[in-house]
Amino acid sequence: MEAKSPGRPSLLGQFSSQHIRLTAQRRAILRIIQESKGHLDAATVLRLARKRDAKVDRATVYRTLDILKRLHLIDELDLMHLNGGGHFYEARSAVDHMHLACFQCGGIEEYVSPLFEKLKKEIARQKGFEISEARLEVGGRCEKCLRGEGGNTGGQLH
Amino acid sequence: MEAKSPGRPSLLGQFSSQHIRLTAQRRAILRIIQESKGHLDAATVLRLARKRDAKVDRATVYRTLDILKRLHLIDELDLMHLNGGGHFYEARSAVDHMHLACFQCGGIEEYVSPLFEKLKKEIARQKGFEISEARLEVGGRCEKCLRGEGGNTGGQLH
DNA sequence: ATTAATGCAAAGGATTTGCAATACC
DNA sequence: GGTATTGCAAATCCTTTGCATTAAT
Repeated sequence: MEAKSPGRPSLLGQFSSQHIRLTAQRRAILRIIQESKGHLDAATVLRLARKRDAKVDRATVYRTLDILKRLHLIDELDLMHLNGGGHFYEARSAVDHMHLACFQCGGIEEYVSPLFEKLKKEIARQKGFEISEARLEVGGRCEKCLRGEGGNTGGQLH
Repeated sequence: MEAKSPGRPSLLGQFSSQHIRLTAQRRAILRIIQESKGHLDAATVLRLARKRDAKVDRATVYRTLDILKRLHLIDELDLMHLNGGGHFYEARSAVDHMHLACFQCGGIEEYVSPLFEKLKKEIARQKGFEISEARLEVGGRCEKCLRGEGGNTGGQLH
């Protein structure tokens, strides 16, 4: 799933081309993030990376996530604090997408719209602000839950 | 500053009308949040509330913030993690505003646009999603910092 | 060989919790 | 008076850090 899209090279490629040492642990972590559909928290990255390479430490996961953040290769999300204060990570894609968090079933949906791009441009122009990241998160109830078909996998905080 | 706007009654009013017990501690906390310009973290709420009522505990602050969140009277922000994983709180206002966080000087600007409302409506319609909260946070560099006049009060993470 | 990255274990910060004492309605 | 709320202190969760060891280029 999305192995190597042009313009958005693989995370591993980015590391080597930027002269960042590629260790077995980093390789494992990068692949987990790259192959996942997104929304992984640090603990999950750790757990999955350990399946690949038994010797990965929590600290290494955080340190690697830090590098990825600095290089703008991943985004750090909060998903409307659906699961408390923890953070979630996902590889950056070519187009920014928004996240819709359902407070009833805990599901996360993604949404893309040209309006979002337009809004970002408006902000940049109106405020003279140079945008390097933009995050739009929405909370509420998803279509399924509104129809009464909502499973309950998560929150129910609202 | 913004004592009691119509349609957005005072936090204290909301509490009593909803039969939530009004203690001296809660009164202090609510007033701090109401009177502030926003973006307070829990520690700051605690510190300021103690100036009003010497006997406020950290736990009470968190418990009160929790009630306010549940009643949708405040929003919980992350401000692009400018100061780590902590959260910030502000009273809900009549119109949703976005937050622009400057990674260089640490400043926070607010922005309002009809496009934001339009985008929310589009999401709701397209996805059949019932939106109860929406948060748009932007990170980058503010106009002052771009012009080289940027003080440095904060981050510099990017 | 040189320099950076790792694991470990301990520290740190933010938030939550159990429970007896206290204050509200 | 009955019940909800508080303070306190300990617990929990997430993340970071120091340092000796190990691995990458």
